Amino acid sequence: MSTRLIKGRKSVRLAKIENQNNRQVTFSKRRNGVFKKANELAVMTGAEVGIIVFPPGSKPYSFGHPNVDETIDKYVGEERPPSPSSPGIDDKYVQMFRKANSMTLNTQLNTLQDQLDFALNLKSKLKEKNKKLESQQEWFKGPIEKMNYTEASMLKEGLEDLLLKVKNYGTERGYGYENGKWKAE
Amino acid sequence: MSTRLIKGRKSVRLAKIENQNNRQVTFSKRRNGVFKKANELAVMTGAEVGIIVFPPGSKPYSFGHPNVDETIDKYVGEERPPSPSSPGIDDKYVQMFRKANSMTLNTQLNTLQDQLDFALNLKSKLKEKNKKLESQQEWFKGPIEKMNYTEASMLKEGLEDLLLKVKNYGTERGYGYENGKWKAE
DNA sequence: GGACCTATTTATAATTG
DNA sequence: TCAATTATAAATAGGTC
Repeated sequence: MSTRLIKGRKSVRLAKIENQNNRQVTFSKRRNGVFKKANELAVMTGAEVGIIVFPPGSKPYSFGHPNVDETIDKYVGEERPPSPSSPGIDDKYVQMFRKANSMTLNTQLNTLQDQLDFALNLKSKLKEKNKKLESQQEWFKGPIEKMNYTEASMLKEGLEDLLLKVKNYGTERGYGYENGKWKAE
Repeated sequence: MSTRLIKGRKSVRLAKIENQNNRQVTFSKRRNGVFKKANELAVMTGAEVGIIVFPPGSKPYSFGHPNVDETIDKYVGEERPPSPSSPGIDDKYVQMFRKANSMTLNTQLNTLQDQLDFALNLKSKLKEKNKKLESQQEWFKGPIEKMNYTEASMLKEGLEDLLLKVKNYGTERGYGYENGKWKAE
């Protein structure tokens, strides 16, 4: 702490980071940065935001706002084809996928399929979690009470960070609550 | 210019912006900010990123990296069920949607459906555009040549901004090239 | 491997043209 | 309604522990 060395950030050129370790660190930092920005965008403007990030050769991370039902109805249009819609929807997507599969941009579509796949799985998991607990308040009250050292920094920014973590709760390799602390990966 | 008034930014509280105009302005700025950050994340770390943003009561904006086929294969796993996969895929998604439709978190799922719907449409449109032109180089060479005042600021950041715009090309209400200039909405 | 620390670079809220 | 400006708040690269 006596010998003050160069810290501070350097300007960054938009190019792939070669050093594997730096790349990994940057990925974590910036992924969180993007999610935080997205959260702010959603909260401040009332927009709905979904993000999926696939790190090379690994399970995806995701972010979504809202994860809480309430705010959705405003713009989703609560007037939906009441109940006969179910079969129609199936056909619609079957056809779209069929058409998609016949196209030349296969890799791109494979990717899309992976993303849809993941998104659907995410929602499934979320639903399971929600079903297990009586209410949403209950749902993340548990983890909050167990928080130790994180508590301080959590309150520092308000619920901002917490919400970010809660929203990543369903993610495969995302945030999780383990051994008394929140872990990012 | 004589009376210097307070410009600079103020600190921001994480809350919905009440003033409609400010909210709209902030939405545009921050949406671009999030997309730019996402683009940097993707380029610098080699990750694949997809974002969908639904402004209240309007068509979605999206961002995706890569939109160009090449870089995908690395992590999508080029080993896919060669061709008999088509029907299997259909069934898979049909079942997932069927199951999804029977759950209680209906609004949330409706939203998801909207997002998937949009994502699929996006890809379809992209494919159409690509088919019309011989190559991708050709594809965005046109718009580039027509650029007027934007040219300068575009080159200022390198191709960064351009790529951002190109990636939003398929978006419903996203960027578009009209009357000699790029418009954001 | 993660939390924390700083020097800087970036993003952006407010305001002007 | 937008692009440009500017003052500041935030994000973050590189380092430490």
